[in-house]
Amino acid sequence: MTTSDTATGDPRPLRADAVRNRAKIVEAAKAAFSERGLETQMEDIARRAGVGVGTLYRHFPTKDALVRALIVDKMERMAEHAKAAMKDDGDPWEAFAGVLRKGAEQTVRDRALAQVFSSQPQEAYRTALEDETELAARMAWLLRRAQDAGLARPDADPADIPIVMCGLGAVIHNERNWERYLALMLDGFRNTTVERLPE
Amino acid sequence: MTTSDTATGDPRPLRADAVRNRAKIVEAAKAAFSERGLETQMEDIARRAGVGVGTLYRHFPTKDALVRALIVDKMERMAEHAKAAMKDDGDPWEAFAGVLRKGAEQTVRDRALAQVFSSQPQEAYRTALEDETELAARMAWLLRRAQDAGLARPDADPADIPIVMCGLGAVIHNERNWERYLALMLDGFRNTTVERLPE
DNA sequence: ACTATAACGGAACCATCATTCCGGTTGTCA
DNA sequence: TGACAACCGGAATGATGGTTCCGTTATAGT
Repeated sequence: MTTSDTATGDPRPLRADAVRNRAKIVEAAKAAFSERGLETQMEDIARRAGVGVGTLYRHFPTKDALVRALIVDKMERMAEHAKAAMKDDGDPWEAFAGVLRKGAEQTVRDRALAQVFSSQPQEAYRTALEDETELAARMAWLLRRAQDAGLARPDADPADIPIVMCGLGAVIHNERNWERYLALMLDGFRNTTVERLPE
Repeated sequence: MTTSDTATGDPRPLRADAVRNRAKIVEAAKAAFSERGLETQMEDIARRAGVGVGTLYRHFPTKDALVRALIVDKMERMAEHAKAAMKDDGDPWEAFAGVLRKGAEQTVRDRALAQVFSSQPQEAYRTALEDETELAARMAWLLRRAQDAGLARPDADPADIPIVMCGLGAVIHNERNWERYLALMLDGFRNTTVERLPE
């Protein structure tokens, strides 16, 4: 969450109380959205932050802008996990799978994130998000490394990853079974070129 | 879609025009919901059916009731596929996977169904739906048979199936990649007890 | 044909939210 | 310490969409 969410160059520095309030708002929004999801109302957030809606709106021109800011934040954290995994010299498969698991864990704790992953709005976010963070590129790299090591199925495609996350988002808010989902999905990603049966 | 959606015993038979209108409504609702999803407005449906909203509401007391009726319908169709698959003596794995694929195909063509599968409301529907149709029981049977034949992973659980469908619902309305999703997921379901690597 | 009644249509109603407005505060700078 | 812009709060506004109401119309039975 960098300073210029509003994307103003920064003609004048923010006034002290404004800074304070902005922090409270972001804090409250994070909590509210992750607990109650995207349907959280602006007024709830304002109340929770101890400010008026007006104030909320001065800091974020629109609900969508607020959501977006928070989501980008989360995505950046994931992107960092991915970066770390790239430096990890251990099992390439585990490096790849580990990032997905981390992402999943983060998603369970944040209903809004889950919703964004799984529903329409995503469309809107995707380009913006994946362009900003290098998440997609890094995941692709991790996947390829696992493939080169013969651990991931050769025909797996970086484009499959958003699919997995999308499904994950849906699964999460209905069941506690996301671990199950991930397990199945990851097995699907593994290298299974070893023939098993006459078919 | 049986006669008594409104669940009245049936004190008096429905009047001729009422029957006609009900049919038009169901028809319109099916089309509208599958094209535009759950956010379709009641008035759209009414217009499409060539009746007034009032009429719509006399037949279905609530939007939710209407949706539910249509969804149950779809579920019943799936349950029939499952039943057919049970009688099929071919490859047990294909029988199981085939039903999932059929379900997926049906879901791609119906946005509302996809939404129900993937979002919160499902909670509300699930019990009602799966109790009415025997879908769940049948899928469980198909899965077990595939397991007994050594074709599905031994630790797969009937409870995993709703998870798959849930993820599917989410994936579908964002990508054309549902086939990819299913492929990965199904591979996850396969028997992979053959060790591949020293681990 | 005629009436009692079931069914219609669609305007009006109401609840829910995001967003806007503006009179009142507060921080900052001289 | 005073003045002025930057900020604040929260009531009011507007849009959306499900649901209800009621005067009108079609159907079934005589």
